[in-house]
Amino acid sequence: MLDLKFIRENPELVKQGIKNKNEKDRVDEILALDEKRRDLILQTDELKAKRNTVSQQVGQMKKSGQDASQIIAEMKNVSDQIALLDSQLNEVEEKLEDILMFVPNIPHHSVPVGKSSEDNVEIRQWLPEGFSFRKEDKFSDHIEIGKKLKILDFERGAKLSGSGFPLYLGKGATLERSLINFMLDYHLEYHGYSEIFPPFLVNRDSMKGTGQIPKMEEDMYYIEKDGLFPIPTAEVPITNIHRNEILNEKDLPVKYVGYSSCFRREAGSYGKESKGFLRVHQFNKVEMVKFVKPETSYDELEKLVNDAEDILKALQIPYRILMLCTGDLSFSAAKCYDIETWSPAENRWLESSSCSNFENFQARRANIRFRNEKTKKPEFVHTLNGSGLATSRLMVSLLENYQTPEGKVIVPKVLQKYTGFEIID
RNA sequence: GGAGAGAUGCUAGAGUGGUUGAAUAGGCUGGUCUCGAAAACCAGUGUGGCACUUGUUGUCACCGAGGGUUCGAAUCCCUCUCUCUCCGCCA
Repeated sequence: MLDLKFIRENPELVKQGIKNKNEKDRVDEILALDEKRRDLILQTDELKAKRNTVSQQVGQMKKSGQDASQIIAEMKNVSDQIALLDSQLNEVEEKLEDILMFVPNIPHHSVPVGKSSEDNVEIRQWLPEGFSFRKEDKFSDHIEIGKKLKILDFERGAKLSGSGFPLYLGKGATLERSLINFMLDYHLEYHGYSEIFPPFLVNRDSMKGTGQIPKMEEDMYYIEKDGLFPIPTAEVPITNIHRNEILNEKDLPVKYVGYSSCFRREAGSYGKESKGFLRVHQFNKVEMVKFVKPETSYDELEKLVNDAEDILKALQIPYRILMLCTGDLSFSAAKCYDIETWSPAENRWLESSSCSNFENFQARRANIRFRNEKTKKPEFVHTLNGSGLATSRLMVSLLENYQTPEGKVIVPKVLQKYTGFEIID
């Protein structure tokens, strides 16, 4: 959520930011409601002040045995007025809140202005030693590989739950589990994160806190009976750990890493991207979340990307880093890098990670602050998160890049101590 | 699922419907004392909104959340959430 005061003081900046995100701008509406709100506050505060002093008088009069019925009758009038104005104020504030919850974060000035993913900017590529884009070679795609080696079964997954619910078998299941454990261990050992194992179902307040709701509610699974949402990413529970809390400045940055299954309805996005692992309703992801001081958040973003990259370097999987343009940024993000891994069979890059700085957008929604040691005052933290990484797309790149001409798959060296085998055949 | 108890500041814990934004103790911060420390003593110690003469300013709101009663609510009433205890069920 954006600061109302900031919108009031920088309406043009906010309008431009929203426009660059291809979102509808309701700033004028907000400003009008804000003005009305402040006017009502002025009126009610004055009346309440009057009520407070007079009510005290009544107490004293009664104590000394005087008759206060005259004043009480007058005050009843005042109270009725207060009630009326208060209900108007509530209405205005609710309306304002409703609109504000739909206002996106505005992009950082370093983000290139653009309309869609076409305008994203490639920052760098990393390729393993000896790697080449061998377009002429015949590569099996991950679906063929999975079927042939009996490690992935999308048909039976669909039987169990519907399309988009992958079923892993045998060494495929072991590989998936190993990948998750490897990534967690790596971030714990080399990057200084603390491990979290979060709940996979969260309440509405948590979903609001990180910004999935209300705007993206249609894309979320929802268990009506209990009012709970299966999480679309571990970002939601992990960021909300500190909802309504004030952290110590000396504890920052707080860095968490956690695994979760991720559940996404992907409403309305069926199409050519939907085969196999490319778009699924349930997948596994290791997520990094940071709570940091405002002045450090952009440095922390770079480090976050590096942390995710280290995993791919260790796995020897080719990738590239994109800086998303304003039009491709998500609702809550101010700046975001995507990491895409190479799929030789698809002959293109696949998004495997997304690392974002939300500045204080989520912190304001979720009321996550720290106490500034100099000023002694609480301030909003900046929150960041990044996938480190999602296994589904990564598994596509892994299987395809590590396939042998005989149709087997070699297990990346760093994973072998986790899997207990070196080859899938 | 059934029965009961509770939710107050950083913590513990008090609070006859009327200077209670909140006693008291502990903690924390600063000071006195000390070569230094401890002890003792003194002082300070919430958040948010709004206004303007932007101030050691004024005012409003906040005692789990939301409603209600009242001139006046931490205190009375209703609903919800959470925590704890006992019983049942259970990985």
